[in-house]
Amino acid sequence: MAEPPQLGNLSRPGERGSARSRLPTLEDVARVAGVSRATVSRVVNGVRNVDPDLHTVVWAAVDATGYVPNRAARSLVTRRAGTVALVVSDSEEHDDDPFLGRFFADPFFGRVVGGMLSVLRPAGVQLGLHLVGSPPARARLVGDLRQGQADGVVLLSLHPDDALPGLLVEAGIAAVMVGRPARPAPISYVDVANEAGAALAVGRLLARGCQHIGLVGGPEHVPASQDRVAGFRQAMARRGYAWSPSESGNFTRESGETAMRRLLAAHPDLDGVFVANDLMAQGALVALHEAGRRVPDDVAVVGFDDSSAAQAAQPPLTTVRHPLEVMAAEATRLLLARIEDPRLRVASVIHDPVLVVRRSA
Amino acid sequence: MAEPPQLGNLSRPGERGSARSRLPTLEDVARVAGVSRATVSRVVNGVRNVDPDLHTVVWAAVDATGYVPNRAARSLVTRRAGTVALVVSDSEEHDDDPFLGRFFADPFFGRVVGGMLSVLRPAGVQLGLHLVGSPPARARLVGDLRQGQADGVVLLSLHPDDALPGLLVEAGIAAVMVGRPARPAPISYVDVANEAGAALAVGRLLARGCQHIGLVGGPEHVPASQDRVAGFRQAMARRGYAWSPSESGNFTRESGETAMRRLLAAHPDLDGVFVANDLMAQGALVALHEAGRRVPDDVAVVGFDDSSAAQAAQPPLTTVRHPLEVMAAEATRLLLARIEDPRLRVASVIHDPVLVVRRSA
DNA sequence: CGCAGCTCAGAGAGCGCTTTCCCGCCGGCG
DNA sequence: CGCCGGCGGGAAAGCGCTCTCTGAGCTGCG
Repeated sequence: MAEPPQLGNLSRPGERGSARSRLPTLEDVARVAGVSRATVSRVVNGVRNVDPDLHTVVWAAVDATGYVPNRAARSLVTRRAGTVALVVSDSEEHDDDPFLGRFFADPFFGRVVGGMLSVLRPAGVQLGLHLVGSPPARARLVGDLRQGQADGVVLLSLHPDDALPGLLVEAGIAAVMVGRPARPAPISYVDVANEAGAALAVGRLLARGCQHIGLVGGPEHVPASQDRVAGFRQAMARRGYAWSPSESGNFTRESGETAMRRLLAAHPDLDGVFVANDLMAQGALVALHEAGRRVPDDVAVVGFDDSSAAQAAQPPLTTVRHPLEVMAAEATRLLLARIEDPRLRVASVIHDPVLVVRRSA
Repeated sequence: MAEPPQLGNLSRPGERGSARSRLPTLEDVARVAGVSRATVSRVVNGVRNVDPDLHTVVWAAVDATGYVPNRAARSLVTRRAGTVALVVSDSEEHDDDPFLGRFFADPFFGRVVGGMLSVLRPAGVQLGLHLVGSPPARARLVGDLRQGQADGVVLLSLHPDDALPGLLVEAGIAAVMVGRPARPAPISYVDVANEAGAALAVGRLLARGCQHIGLVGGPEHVPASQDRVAGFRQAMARRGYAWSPSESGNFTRESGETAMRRLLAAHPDLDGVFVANDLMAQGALVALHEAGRRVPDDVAVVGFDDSSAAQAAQPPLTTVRHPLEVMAAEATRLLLARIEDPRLRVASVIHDPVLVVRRSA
């Protein structure tokens, strides 16, 4: 403390970023403010009572020096990264780009990111992005996370039988899934009430006066698909329809087209169809057009997801929208809470979908 | 070194993640291997010659302990974060979610992420995501970056007159833009040859035999839009068409619909149109359908971007595809190189677009 | 045989921060 | 008036790592 404050020597906030000039540290701020490092730390972190006058002096010194805490140093001692990760997990090998392109090009991904950021930014937490495919990549990820890469994970698991949820739980890493886990696991998640969404669709078709309603389901082992199919059947049953014709696809446009064609061949009197996602519904539209059926006059179609495909379809699709941004935000909130208090119990939050009425039904 | 290796005391790799149990450190590995911390560090980082035997022993100890380097500690001393940031910058205030949803829902974003990851993952570098709107957010970002949040930035600037490129350069932060800066700045970037793309579109329309070709341009001050419009006019001029009817939109579907309607009203004899992006082209399709024009028989339409909207459109759009994933990957490579050697000169890489022929032209 | 010159491992000094421990001061109470 | 408790600030011990410096042991040449 022998040295006097030497403000003049320090580089001013924004200017002269000669890049490698040493950035101001706590020490510098302390010297300028004429206090100890510890005090500056306490003021900056707003911890414990500090003399109001000192408080002012310290903040002034922070401004004067343009001080920004060094994240690495802080993390090292607090054992907090100040970061959460969005992990996209698929069981397929996609170390080659094709997949990358395919999935990330789906707006689905962006909506999740948007929802997460809306919670993360106000909290001052960073968002890291990870993509894992092969099992070794999964193991590496868990290692990186345990070691403090991120404080927690929002997990987007695209494939049933994904081992990652289990691995994360086992490793004691805070994690929340978007979409329920395919295999039951003690992990928090947010999801959309898929059954309710299917019921909404059924309600719409029935309200239009449809008598012969068919179903195009999705892949058998995908939870979202299972729930939508189950919801459809239940809703139909409740309205007195014990059985409905159905076909299944794998959530792609082509598979939807094929399924619809088969459905139509077997049941020419169809006048309404619920398709488990928009992409397949778009394919269905093509098949219906080919078959000379007018939509919605001859056959009404309801999709699911309200993806961009729904708006783009001709005619635009009546579909079920999940509030993905809201769900991602909720997942992030759950995650932050769990990071704060790891003893919090595993929770699930189910959001209600809404029916978006366009022209196809 | 008095103590013998005590492997038994250390937790095994995957199991028993009682979370708060101290993770193995360099020290632990050193003890197990019977060498010094320094040696382990050298082996792990593959630096300098180390006795091959020791090498083996050390790696064995690493496996045995399940050691993973602590990133924070490493960053603290190396002054490297091992992270690059994808920064999405818009001049509008979007601290409210609507924008978030709108932009991130665009597949554009995901394709960039995919391209970046394809380079980043092999390099062992993390990807952080940042979104900045207001000027204070921009300043905060620069502070965070200078302080070492990330080693460099891939910048997606959505708005002309964005101050961020300048700020980054000034602060001496390694940065590469995807898409050329609206205002000239000493910053590296990758871009697509928009003019060439427009020429491709013109070529296609002319080859189909179109005689009366119109243009739906984008926002005036957006570089990509300027280049596409300029490219269109040049290509037309080169083919002898001194002037073409045109209208402008703002890159949204609705604006495309409106622009097309105006164009059609003023020039009913139109038989071809180049629309500066797919979203607007989709709108144009609606307007054409309304006006009773068949596409492509009466009017041929070419879009730009090859977004998911192009595939989804009815009929599917013939469009100009920029290799966005490739561009993002290239930007990332440029960035990593620049981080490695900051004296590298500012570079630009222009990629050629390709025409994707579908049904609309 | 001696010494310069090399290679390679270990000791130890930090990187910038948080946090515990301690100490000095003040007010209140016996 | 003396003692105790509480409050606010400083000193210093690390967090886990990298990297320089030191020194031991070897080779090769004079």
